Amino acid sequence: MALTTDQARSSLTDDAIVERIVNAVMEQRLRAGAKLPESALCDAFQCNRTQIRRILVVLAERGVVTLHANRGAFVSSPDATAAHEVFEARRAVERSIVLLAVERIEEGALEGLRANIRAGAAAEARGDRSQSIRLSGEFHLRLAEVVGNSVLTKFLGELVARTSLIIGLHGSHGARSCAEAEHKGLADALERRDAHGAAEAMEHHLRHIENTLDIYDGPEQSVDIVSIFAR
Amino acid sequence: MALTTDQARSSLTDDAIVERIVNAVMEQRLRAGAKLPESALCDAFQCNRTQIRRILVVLAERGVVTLHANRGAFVSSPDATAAHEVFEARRAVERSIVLLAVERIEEGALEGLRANIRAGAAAEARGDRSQSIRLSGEFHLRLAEVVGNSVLTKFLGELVARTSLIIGLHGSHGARSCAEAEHKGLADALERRDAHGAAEAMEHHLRHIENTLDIYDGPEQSVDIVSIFAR
DNA sequence: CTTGATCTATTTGTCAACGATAAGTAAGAC
DNA sequence: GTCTTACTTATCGTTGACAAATAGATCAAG
Repeated sequence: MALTTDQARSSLTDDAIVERIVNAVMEQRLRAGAKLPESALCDAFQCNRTQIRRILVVLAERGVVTLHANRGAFVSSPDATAAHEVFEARRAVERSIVLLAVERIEEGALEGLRANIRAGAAAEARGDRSQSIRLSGEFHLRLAEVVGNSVLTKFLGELVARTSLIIGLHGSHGARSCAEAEHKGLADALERRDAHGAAEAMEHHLRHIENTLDIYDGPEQSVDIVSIFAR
Repeated sequence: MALTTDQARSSLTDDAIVERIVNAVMEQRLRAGAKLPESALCDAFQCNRTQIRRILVVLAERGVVTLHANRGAFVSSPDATAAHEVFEARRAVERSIVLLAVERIEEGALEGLRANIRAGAAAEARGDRSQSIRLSGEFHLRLAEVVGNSVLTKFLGELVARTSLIIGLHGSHGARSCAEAEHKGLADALERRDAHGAAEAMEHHLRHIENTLDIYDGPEQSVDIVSIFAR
């Protein structure tokens, strides 16, 4: 299990560990359903259980992990309903972010977005899937930063992480290759300060991602026996 | 075997305690800046520090509480910038919620909203400030429930709590009396399934609230936690 | 071979004690 | 009178031990 990276990390803060775990989820090194034993996390981050347990509570609050009483923490495994809710919420939040970003974006940020697109295309070209995924998420988070609203940025951070999780669970590989083209269209609309165009581009981009997913409820979902035989 | 109050309290779940603290914040029984000592909370809810510390992490994650290392937990005291960010985020989220609700609302939910408005007007009429505040927040949460998206509902829950906090910190009392009229206009637009009208009504409502605020930074206060939660 | 029960071991959840930090208080110097 | 400094106290943060619960293994029976 790819929890460990190669640094000596004596005193990582809570935030730093949360970020690392979220990154691992977003890059799909940690997949939906993976168990996160406290002891393994303690080993991975060289810290004690108190800190890890606190971090797991934070991750659960963000919907990235799910806690089962007396069984421990697992990377969340959203069913079809939850997946659609996350995408719907993300469309809602990102639409607002784009509309605000159109008014506030400046040249430096725009160039940052374009650099991200180039890096994403390069990663895609050399088949570096995990980098490609990471950069794709980073594009949206950069855009959120443009708005300068920490609350919206926090919401989007949660949504991007959960979306990555869903893509990893239900995604087909082909869809990803379109991201850079659509990001480019978005950046162009932002440069023109075309609010309607940018909002539509975002909407289309997110619906496109969702539509390429094959969302079904996995085999290990617990079935409601009672409802099956209630008739 | 009759459960005593203490026994009943000792079995409160994390969520229940979180909800009670959030309610206390929303009803402004707990004001911005109030210190929340662990021992006082342990007394109030008859539980131990382990549980309370876990709950404080959740509340901090929701922005309702701020943790200062080695000093403890305080009800968040958002400055002007943070307050503006919360309102901006709330406008963004609520606009999306209204647009979805226009399409999905049904008669029962609409009647629930109208009942809330009546109850709010009654509370306002008899000068029951804390009920009035609670019902006003409940209106928006009911509306979110209509959409049936747990992610959006969670976001709005956080935003409503933080907004109440800000109103309690910076608010003038006069503004509140307009809420019922504006809620009624919103309900009417929803009934007509008038997407544009409902969105505009929500936007106006939220901007109206924000504009009546007079933002300044106040001092921390100490309060009697046990009496706030005694019931 | 499958089903069911029992036992063992691992992991989580809780608790109480200890150490660390910061706020509050009192004493002394200017 | 006030400012500084040292001390005291209260609260937070961490640790380690213990209790509780679950999952897995072993074994017996149909």
